[in-house]
Amino acid sequence: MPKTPPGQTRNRVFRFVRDCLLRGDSPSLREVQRRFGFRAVETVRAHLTALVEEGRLVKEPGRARGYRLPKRFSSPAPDWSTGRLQPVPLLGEVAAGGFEEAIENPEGNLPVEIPDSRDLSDYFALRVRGESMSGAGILPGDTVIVERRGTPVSGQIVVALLEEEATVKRLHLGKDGMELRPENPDFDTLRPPPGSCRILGRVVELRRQLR
Amino acid sequence: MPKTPPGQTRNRVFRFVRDCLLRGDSPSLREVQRRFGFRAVETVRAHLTALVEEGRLVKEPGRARGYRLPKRFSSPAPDWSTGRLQPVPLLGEVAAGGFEEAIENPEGNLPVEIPDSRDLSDYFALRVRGESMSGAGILPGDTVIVERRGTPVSGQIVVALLEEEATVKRLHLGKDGMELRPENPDFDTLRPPPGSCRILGRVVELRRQLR
DNA sequence: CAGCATAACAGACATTTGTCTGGTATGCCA
DNA sequence: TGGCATACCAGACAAATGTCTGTTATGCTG
Repeated sequence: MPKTPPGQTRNRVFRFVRDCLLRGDSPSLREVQRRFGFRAVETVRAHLTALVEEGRLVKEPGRARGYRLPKRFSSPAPDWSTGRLQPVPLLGEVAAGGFEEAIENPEGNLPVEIPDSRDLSDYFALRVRGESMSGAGILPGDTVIVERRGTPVSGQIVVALLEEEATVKRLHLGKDGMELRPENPDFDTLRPPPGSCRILGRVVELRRQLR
Repeated sequence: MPKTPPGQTRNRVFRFVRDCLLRGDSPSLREVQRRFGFRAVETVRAHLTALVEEGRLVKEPGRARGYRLPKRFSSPAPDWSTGRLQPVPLLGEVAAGGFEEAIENPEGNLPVEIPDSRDLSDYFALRVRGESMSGAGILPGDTVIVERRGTPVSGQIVVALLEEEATVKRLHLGKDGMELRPENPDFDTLRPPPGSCRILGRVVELRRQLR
């Protein structure tokens, strides 16, 4: 019965459970027990209930493997809208060939957090081609996550479908109609005639891999 | 005993379980049962074992709440390195105040895919402050995901700790020592004297919210 | 010292959860 | 018509997991 200084084992238990939970894998009492070589399950339970009382853990009662991290742990950031993590289909570059078909055959899925109020089918992702938005920090090869819903608002960065080709531009709605403005002086503003252009959605997130 | 067309219920069950798992919360058979109003647990088990056989789910045997998503699910795209989805701690901006303490008290966590060969503790995230890297498409407010491991390589974008302050710059190693080059003509290259600067890691991913 | 809190053990017990075996109904197809 | 597969139900059972009650030891403190 080796007795350790107060709080020391408790901390080690906490770190272990926390790491499990961050891996998305709630441990059972007996798993923790084995890990630390305790000879009684109750020892673990005492530690965990203590950790819950201290507010360092949260428990869903009446449920196997019910220990969780308190909310502040899993909420990504203050301004990040808390939502569900959902697999958003990545459609590739969607050049000529059809947008609708691409929806059916995505290249893969991206784990993206979307608000609770929205539906997964409102989102898709595209890879950016071309330099036309580099002034806005959107570079070729980046992936943009697009939300379909809502009326297009002037000033937003949108994905527009022009002659079976998807492009990322900043939308401007004026009295002369719609303008799609690049953010790069080497490119020209597009003024598509009414009916020839469809706004697929607005860009809500950008991701870039630098590996 | 309402019989549904083949595969239809199966798909609905799959989507439900998948969404649970993406939320990091493996459901029990009886939870799925209640959700769909089945009157037998076995019905659920039949569906789930079928889904495992189809390769759409994976199961850890001899374990409560042991259903998981197969790896490929979280691999977004061909060139995206296949890896686990892990909650990487977001440390905020890490200005003066200490880097080590920030590790212990993250602002939140970001779901990020990291290679199987790496450890979660090798990664952290930071919010970018300042315009010094805007030429590389890294803007203020962006979040960079940083990998600690490995020797710094010339030409990579890194996070450096200079006088208790973290900065993102492009690293250049020459015969005159280390240079930290901004990617914006308005800023000057830094040449920190040896010992006064620590490279925390290299930027492997960038995320930006535009909501 | 007595009193008290903490750390740990021991084992019984209850609940949750997964597994099994067998049955009913429906549609498809040779 | 008779298999045969699929969808589903029913209930028993076993394994995993959480809960409880009681005990021993250690250190601190008045």
